[in-house]
Amino acid sequence: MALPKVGSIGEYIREQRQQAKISLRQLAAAAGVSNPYLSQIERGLRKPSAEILNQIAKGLHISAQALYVQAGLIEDRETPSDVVTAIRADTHLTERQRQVLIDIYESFRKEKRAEDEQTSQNAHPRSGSVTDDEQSLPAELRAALEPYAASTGNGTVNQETKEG
Amino acid sequence: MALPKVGSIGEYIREQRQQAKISLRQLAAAAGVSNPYLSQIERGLRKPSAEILNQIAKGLHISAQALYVQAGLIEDRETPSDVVTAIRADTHLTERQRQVLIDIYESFRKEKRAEDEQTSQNAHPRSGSVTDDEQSLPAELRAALEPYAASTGNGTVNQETKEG
DNA sequence: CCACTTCGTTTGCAATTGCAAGCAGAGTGG
DNA sequence: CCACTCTGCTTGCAATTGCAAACGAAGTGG
Repeated sequence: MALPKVGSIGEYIREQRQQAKISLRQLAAAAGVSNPYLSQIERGLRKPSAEILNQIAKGLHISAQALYVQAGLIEDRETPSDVVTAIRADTHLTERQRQVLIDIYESFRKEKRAEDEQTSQNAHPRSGSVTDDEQSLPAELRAALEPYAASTGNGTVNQETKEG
Repeated sequence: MALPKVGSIGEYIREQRQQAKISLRQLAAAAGVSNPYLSQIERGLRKPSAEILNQIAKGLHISAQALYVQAGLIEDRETPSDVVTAIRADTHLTERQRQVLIDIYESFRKEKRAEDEQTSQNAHPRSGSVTDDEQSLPAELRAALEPYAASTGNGTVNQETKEG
């Protein structure tokens, strides 16, 4: 009754926060809201007001619009949610640059899908291996780059080692 | 603290309503909110939640974004570009991927600008030393990569680390 | 083992939202 | 003059937001 479908936005916030690898309290502090309230928001127990939403967006360094859309407070059509379309429509880019951007973008989406399956590795600070924290970025980019650097044509961007 | 400066949005709503030549009650009905509450909102005595704001926007047949901007709930930034907005709004990317994409994009824009001496209304206070004569794609991408591949200390990336 | 820290969560409670009902003023017209 | 209708505004009140404080769990270190 009191929570129709606020869950989606809570999940989204939590997802974004965990991807940013910051704790609930950290985000709460960055957003200027209380920790317990953020906890309740993330679990869909509370429906944050627009102000809170905006602050959380800032704390997450994401677009407030993204949050509003997730919360169903903005019609999707109002936001250019299509990255590829936006890139294609950008007149400041050369055609080549457009292609590169689109390719990298699509490569990212592919990796994101693959990465979503292994979201369980919660590491604690300064306790051991850093592994894929800082290495994944260049890897992702290099992978996306290859087809252009070598002009190979088609390259699958997967080199991860998951499950065994 | 008891009287927030929501006056601007109230004024804006009232303006829009009068421009549409409808009464307060009519708009209240169309928006699905109570008349007295709308009255208080218009006079800045109440701070409506995002939901109410959205409903009012619908009742006024105006963009919800316009209202959010008026309410200060969306940073009406310089509208960096549709591409950046789209990337920021993309819920399928991780934050890091977003940053990388935006970085690459801005790197492209930078190079394009250097190549194209067509500065119109831009004031980007950043010193780019990546002016390559060659326009080879790998070069461009490497430029965008450098902050990540080398070290994550110094990079002219868009960092909004303002503390309030 | 106990102090110390960090994590997310639960528990009251003040402050606020948002509404139903009612108030005051300005037209209309019988 | 009174009834009716429109305008916007004020008054209680239930429900909700949002926070301070405290709680259990899990890790670190003396």
